[in-house]
Amino acid sequence: MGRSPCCDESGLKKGPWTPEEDEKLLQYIQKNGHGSWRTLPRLAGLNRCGKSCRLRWTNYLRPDIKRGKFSQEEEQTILHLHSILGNKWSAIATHLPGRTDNEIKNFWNTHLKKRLIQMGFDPMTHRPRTDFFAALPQLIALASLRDQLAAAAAGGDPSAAAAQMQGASGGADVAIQAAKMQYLQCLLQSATTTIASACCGGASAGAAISAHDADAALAAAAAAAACSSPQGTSSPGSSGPTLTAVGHSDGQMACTFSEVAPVITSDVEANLRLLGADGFACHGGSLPPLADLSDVTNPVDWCSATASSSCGGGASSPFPWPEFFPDDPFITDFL
DNA sequence: AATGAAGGCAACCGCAGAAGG
DNA sequence: GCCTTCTGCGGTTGCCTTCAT
Repeated sequence: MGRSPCCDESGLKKGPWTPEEDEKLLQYIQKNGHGSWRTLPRLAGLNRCGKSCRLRWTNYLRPDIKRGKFSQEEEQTILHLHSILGNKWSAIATHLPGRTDNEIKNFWNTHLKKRLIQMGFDPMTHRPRTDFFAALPQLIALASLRDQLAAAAAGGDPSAAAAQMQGASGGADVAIQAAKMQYLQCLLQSATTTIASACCGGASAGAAISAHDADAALAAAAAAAACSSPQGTSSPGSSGPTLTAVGHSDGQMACTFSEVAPVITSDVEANLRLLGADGFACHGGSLPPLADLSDVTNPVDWCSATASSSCGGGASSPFPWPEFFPDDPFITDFL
């Protein structure tokens, strides 16, 4: 493969660009266009390689570059596109006007990737991590929740104690209990099935662990419910991340999240279709419905409602970690 | 105020594929 | 069809800034 010597050439400047160099490059391209990048530096009077010039232009000097913080919408778009396209930064960048692939890549590596990991998702697959060490946070959260419920049960009315745990009014205790049960069920099922079929447990456990308290566990339960809820909007006062289902080419689902209501514009959706992403083909060419939290007070069977996609419903084994919790009445009670 | 750690970002490196001779 | 050149892309590095102690 013939690779141009480019930057290997001696005597060419490397490192940060000076304002003078920027000005020369800008002036030249505005006047002549970039043409051949290889010859550009010489013609523009720059002691740089063409590659360096191209990079500087595309990532910094281009007039249509949008700078500054990524908006929630952009963030959500990146998450969605990454869940479909993977590390195809240039492809993702084409759907974010004014953003460069480099900028998106940096934003992913410094922000979004970390957040996904924190929430218990594999940043590459956008699905819950189910290997043992990755599942440790889930196990710890589970144990913590078990202890709290056991303590509450020992002290009297479990539902009242549960309500106390998260500071909810008495009217919410049924929903809280249901959310817990649903959370546990999703958690366990997600670990049972293959990575491809899981959705809600990882994110929920990650959220719980990050906060180290019962409130977070409840938030996690709500998040789990949100992940698999068939419809609705965010529950009043819920401050946790909103999880969003994303179709995959294998017909399975993964979750993305946002701090606010998920925003996928019709433009983005249309562009996704243009991409011919397999994940959308399997959903009849449209985005799957966005998840929400609306019905926490009406605990339907969230997992089974989306059994084929979000929680790996229909899992052959009802119990994912028999070696860890043999005969634990707390676990069996929930299954 | 000083110092070390962590985060953020611009830039570089090397590979792969397209284009042209 | 093969070889060379060029461009584009993704991964990685290193510097600068901000934050915590």
